[in-house]
Amino acid sequence: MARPTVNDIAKAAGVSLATVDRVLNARPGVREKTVARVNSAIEQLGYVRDVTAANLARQRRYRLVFVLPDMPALFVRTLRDAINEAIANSVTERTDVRILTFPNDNPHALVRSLRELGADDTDGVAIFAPETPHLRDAIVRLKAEGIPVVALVSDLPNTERDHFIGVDNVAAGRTAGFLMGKFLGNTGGSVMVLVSSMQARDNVERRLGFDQVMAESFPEIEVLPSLENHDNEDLTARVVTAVLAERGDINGIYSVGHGSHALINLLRGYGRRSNITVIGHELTDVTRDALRDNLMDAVISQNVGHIVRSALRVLRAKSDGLDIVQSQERIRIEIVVRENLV
Amino acid sequence: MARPTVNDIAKAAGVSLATVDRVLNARPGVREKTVARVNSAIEQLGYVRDVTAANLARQRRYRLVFVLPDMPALFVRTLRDAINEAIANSVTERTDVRILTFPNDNPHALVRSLRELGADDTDGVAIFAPETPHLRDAIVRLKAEGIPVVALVSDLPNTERDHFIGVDNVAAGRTAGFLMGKFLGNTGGSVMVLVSSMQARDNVERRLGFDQVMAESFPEIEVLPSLENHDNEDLTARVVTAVLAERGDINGIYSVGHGSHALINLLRGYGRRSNITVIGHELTDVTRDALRDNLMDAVISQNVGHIVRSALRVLRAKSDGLDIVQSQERIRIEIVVRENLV
DNA sequence: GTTGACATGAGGTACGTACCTCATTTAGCT
DNA sequence: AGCTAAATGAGGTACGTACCTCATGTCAAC
Repeated sequence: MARPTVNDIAKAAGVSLATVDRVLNARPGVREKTVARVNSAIEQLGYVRDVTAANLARQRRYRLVFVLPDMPALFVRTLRDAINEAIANSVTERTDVRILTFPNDNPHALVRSLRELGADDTDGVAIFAPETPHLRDAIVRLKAEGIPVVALVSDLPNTERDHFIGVDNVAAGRTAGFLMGKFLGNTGGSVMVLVSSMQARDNVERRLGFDQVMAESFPEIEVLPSLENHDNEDLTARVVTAVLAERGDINGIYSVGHGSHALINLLRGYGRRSNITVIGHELTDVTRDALRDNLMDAVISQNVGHIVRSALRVLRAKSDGLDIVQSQERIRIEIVVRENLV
Repeated sequence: MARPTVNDIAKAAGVSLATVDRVLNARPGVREKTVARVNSAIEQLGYVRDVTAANLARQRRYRLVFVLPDMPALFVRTLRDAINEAIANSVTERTDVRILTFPNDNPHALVRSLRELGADDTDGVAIFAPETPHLRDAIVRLKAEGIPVVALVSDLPNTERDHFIGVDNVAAGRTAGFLMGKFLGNTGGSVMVLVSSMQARDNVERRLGFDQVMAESFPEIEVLPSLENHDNEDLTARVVTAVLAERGDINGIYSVGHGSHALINLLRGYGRRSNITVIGHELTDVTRDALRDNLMDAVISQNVGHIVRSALRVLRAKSDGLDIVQSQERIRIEIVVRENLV
């Protein structure tokens, strides 16, 4: 019943504690045959290293780094807040967390920051950034140093990142499309689509999923081409006003980007337009208020708290070469409406 | 930067390690003045006990118990599966978890089980059961022995439970109502409501929230009186068929109970009825398939994995007299539709 | 000023693991 | 068989805490 210890392994394998230790920590000087004997004892007894005792002994601290863009979108601030909260609660967890910020749209600055990180310095990196060739190289370098890397929020599928922590953005877009179609019913009309930037992979994926569902299940609704607003208030006001004036049949707005504050400020100026269904992404102070005030009908979101905690767990596990509990690390696509706001 | 240790406290307070230890572990034999001095040193240095080292030293195991009803509803099985998964992953966490099952609708058996639990035996109890006077007494006894108790899924607000882990069921019902209203649009018609049992607090609360929203926001839709089905297939088939035949204007069904398998089996027999919007609670294998097959439009759910992990964290923390991270322990009301399934 | 009760200090062992040194054994080679 | 290099063993200290014993200090009441 009691957990077996290294001493039990030593006894079972008929070797000394020192040899077991050498095997466990991959130190040299053990014959392959002996390694096999120890490993089979480990397996037979179901030995699992007591990570807490090990960390105590080796004075282990996990030095983890979050890399975030310096974007105007409120979502990034929400993410940053979640990280800071995690830092505040991390005293007990032998974890030192740093946040590295890079100017948005400056991949060179990002890469320069990443160059500073070495194995002597950091035990894991979580990156929220667009995929560029430079970033790919930087990640190759980090991995070469043995530093675990996870992608945050927006995947970096063509890099050597160990793990992606975030939602499937195609599915998130599909979810938005499903709700848009259901909320509009079979009234026809058309839907305006606002994106932050067509450079951002997550924006593109969401738009893709949205279009899939609208075409499959709600063909009577016309979906307009994407309007890029770069999270800029003036631009948003101009574009949205113009399109609304031009087309009288718009009864839905889908805001694809990281933050919908520009759109919401505009809508708030109009007062409640109960005849237009508004669906966006990411729960922030702004979208929360918008739901509450009936300016938005639904927000598709990902829980930043989960994302951050998951990133910490995954990086620690990877750093120790341990497995992760898949089901615990899956970030869900959350649907938030007025009634299930926190 | 480095975390202060008991030795630092001893030095700072000008006492010996033994005295610090006596203070920290509330052992007798220290003058109040000295206790104060030690405590102020603890505060000044921001000392936080290294729980992992402490647990190692005292050979601590957390012996936790889940108490579940033996109900036909699939949700309970889903919850049990989540607990078993947590058990499988708990090897590393110095936690021994037991599951106690009591026959549903037999509060005496429940109380008898709880009587077996003592402080020598268990460090925390998580209970999913209806609130009865007997249960209240049993919880008083557990608390008197110093055993932390949390309520699971369905709250026990009039007991001395330390914490409730689950969703606000009124809000869950409101969420169901909101979606029902939005999905139906302004087409009028009426909604059938199926409950497992009007004895179950969570069922009653959900129904309450549902009615609130329907009355406030969708008055043109008629909501019919609750039909109790006790999760029984035959009964469900008879009642639902009868009501559908009797009233031709039903375009929505709200399934309030813990499991909707009886309803779904019936609907599956009908083939897809695209003209009726079906909303229910709890994501299980059955409701998952129903969403996928377009037999249901939305499921309001609570993540059983989160519930179980939260229960474990909270009980461990309470058992150590530690604070909990509120934001991490909040169980969200999840909305699941076809497109954001897992 | 002696006694006794209480407060405090000094120092030990233990938890399970990491990591070190030094002695000893073993295997592989000539 | 003798040699060498590699493999293994024995035993130590450390991490931060718990918990134990025994000695010594202090203070107040007599």
